[in-house]
Amino acid sequence: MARTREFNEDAVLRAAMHVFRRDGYDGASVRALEAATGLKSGSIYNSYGDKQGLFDAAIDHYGRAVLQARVDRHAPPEAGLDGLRALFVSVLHERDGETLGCLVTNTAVETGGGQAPHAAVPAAFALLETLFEERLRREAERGRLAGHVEPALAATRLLALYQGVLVLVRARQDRGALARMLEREFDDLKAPL
Amino acid sequence: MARTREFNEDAVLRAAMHVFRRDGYDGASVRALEAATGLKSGSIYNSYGDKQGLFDAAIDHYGRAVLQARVDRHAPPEAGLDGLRALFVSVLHERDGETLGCLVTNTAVETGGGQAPHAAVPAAFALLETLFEERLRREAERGRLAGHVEPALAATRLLALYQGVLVLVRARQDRGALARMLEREFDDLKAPL
DNA sequence: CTCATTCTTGATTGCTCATTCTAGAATGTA
DNA sequence: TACATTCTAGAATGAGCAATCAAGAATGAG
Repeated sequence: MARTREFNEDAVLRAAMHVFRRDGYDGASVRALEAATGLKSGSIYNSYGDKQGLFDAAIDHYGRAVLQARVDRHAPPEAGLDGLRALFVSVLHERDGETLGCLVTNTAVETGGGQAPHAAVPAAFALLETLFEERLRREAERGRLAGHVEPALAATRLLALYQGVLVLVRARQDRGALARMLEREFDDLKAPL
Repeated sequence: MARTREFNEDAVLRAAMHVFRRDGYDGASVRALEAATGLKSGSIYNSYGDKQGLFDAAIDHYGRAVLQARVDRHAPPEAGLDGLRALFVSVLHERDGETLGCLVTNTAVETGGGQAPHAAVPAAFALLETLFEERLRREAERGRLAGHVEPALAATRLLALYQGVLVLVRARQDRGALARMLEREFDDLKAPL
């Protein structure tokens, strides 16, 4: 019947996501999105409706292909506290010179002033907080968690700490100091041997 | 010789700061700044050179009139850990419905992608981290700090936690849970009685 | 009181933006 | 091959933006 869509959707979303992480929603011009994705504006509007539609698809892609993938890779259920630590440390490793931070964190801050936050933001926060709490409870059951740690409160604290690290990374704060801080943080969560 | 400037600079900067906190640098239009400050665009350009000049003045004002004032009020040197706790809790109390967050945090995230961060950002981070470390050392000398706490690492952790709380507040995360988390955090820093 | 100086005002300028639209190219089916 | 359909291309549109400018109002030193 008709001509088939030519572009690779994953590659397009990955490229768009990159631009939105770097420049923010407002700062990302459709021309920059064209250049990054290889699509012409006509195709972008044809495929995603408008710039917001492309952003929605990109932040959804971020949740699945970056955030969830990072969790699965570094912090699967059996990896315990070391897995959580690896998850935190992984956000310190961005490609050279890049300070993209996290699309969710950046979006929370950029669009937090007036309107309600983008739905992906509380969703991602809940995903992380639930993950932290579940892993902490699991460790507690196995006697690997320091006695004074209460999983629900510690999960909220880890969520805030995670967002804070992403702010500091975005502003080029010294990553070595952040890495040492995280090492200590997770040592303190562990039950003494 | 000549006519004197008529407007109250503090009031102008306070109003401009409010707009920049709410809408970000890009999101704040000169028209919105006119409406908030009561100045006409000609006066803004005459007084501050350009929008960036007004922003520079506003973030400087923020550092002195909001951040430093908040520190002096809640966490003077003799106030110890309870002072630091009060400082953290104070960022949870914004006027009704407002989710302005912190101009420094918001700026760090908004302008962190490509160019170097605004000079006020690392300056404010250093101010806070130094403050935290100094207060922790002071408490340690008085035997009021839990034994396992290392002031330099804990100061970095508190800086990240502070930024993270400001991200979560900006995205309307539940403030009660954040308050409980902070209570516990500072309890854990205290030496057991 | 005078007038040089500086401030205020608001229309204007030129630019960039998101979005639309038209024309044409590519595709798969029949 | 011919056609119906969908994609691509890029010029065009209109709105909103930061910044400029010219004209007039206010000021205070002399």
